[in-house]
Amino acid sequence: MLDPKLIRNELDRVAEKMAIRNVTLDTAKLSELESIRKQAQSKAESLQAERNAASKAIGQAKAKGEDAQPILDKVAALGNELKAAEAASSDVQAQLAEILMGLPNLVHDDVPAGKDESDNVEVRRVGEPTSFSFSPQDHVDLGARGGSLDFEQGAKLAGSRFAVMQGDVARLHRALIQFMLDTQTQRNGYIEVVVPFIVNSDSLYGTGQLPKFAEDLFKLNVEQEYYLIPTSEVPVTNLVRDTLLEADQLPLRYTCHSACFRSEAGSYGRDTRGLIRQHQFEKVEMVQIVRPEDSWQALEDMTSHAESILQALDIPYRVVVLCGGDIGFGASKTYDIEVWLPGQNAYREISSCSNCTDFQARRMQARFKNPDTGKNELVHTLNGSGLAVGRTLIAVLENYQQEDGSVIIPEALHAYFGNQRVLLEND
RNA sequence: GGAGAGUUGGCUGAGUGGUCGAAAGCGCUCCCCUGCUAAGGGAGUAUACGUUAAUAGCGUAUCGAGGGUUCGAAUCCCUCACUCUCCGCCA
Repeated sequence: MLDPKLIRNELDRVAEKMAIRNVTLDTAKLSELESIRKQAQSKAESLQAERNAASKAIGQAKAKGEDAQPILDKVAALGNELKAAEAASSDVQAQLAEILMGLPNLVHDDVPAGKDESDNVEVRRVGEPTSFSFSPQDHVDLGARGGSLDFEQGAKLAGSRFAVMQGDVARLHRALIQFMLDTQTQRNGYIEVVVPFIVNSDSLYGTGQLPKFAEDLFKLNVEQEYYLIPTSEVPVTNLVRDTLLEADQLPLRYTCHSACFRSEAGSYGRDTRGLIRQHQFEKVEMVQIVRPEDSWQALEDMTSHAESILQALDIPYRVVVLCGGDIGFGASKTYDIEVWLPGQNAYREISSCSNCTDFQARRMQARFKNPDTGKNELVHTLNGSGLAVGRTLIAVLENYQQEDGSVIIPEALHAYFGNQRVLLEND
């Protein structure tokens, strides 16, 4: 959520920033609502003040044994007017809150304008696309060996966009999770957490998935309002919801392995082949809670932490900064890391690292005591994938494949495979 | 799932219709005193929102959440959430 004061005082600047996201702000309607709000709230509050004063006077009169009836008569007349004023005030405030909750974060000055992912700007490229002396297969064909990666079984058990892994592929999947968690905790300074994969709606409002993106979520059909998490960003970031942190607790760096569940409504026909886009996938997430002045450096650091996984695995990738049309709702600036997939002959997203500034913190009321100002201030929150496990598995299979369809195990993963050095050796 | 007890400020905890945004203690901050030191004395110490140049005043709201009764609710009523104890079930 944006600072309501920003809407009041710098409406034009907010509108300019929204334009970079291709979001049109109805400034005329907003300023009209705002002036109604001001008037309605003042009126309701002054009537409340009047009632409170009268009530106090009644109490005092009764305590002294005086007749309180004249004041009672007077305050009775206030009743309906007060009720109406309160209703009007809360009505207009609800309208403003609804608009505000639907507005995305302000983008950073670095964010380029653009309409979709084709306008994202490449920042750097690490490694060269893997070259092969033969025609490389994609992960679906590679994984078909021995039913190691089985989409028919997934469809039988659940439906489309589900998969079953077994044998070497299942083990590679597990090894990648271990490797990522070990790297983030031992090398990059994150604390590992295990959190619920089901959350309530408060948590989803906190990180911004609700109210706007309900259709992307799996909602449980039970009495309580429960949702499957679309990413562990939701539970992990919400660890600091409604919390007042001490300055010396910051920065907090969490990493978390979880399953992620996405309905993928609106993605019909996209990435229907293979493991790229599934209803359920696993991810190792990074979340940082930092002081506001540190968040931009933290974004650079976190992006490099995600990159460190691909560097260790020695898989080529590039980093892009997302344009206004592609950046997520809560983010002020986002770097996507795109990994080279020989099977698609393209770079594909494997991580997304975002600085959400105070956008989520305001929704969550996540604050810290700033010793410099003596005030309680909103923290900044960041999140990034470190990395998406399924897509990393695709990248390993496709980049490390050999002509006979087997796959060499990257050196960084040897510790998780005993003496084994090759996957999918036997047809 | 059954029965019972709870949810108050950074913490402990009092408060069952009216000067209660809330006693007391602890903690913390500042000041004072003191060569006997896990000492003493004093003052201060919730948050959000509105108004405002203001972190000055003033106002509003908040005692788990939401609703109700009342001129007035931490206190009474209803619904919900969560915590604890015992029983049952269970990975």
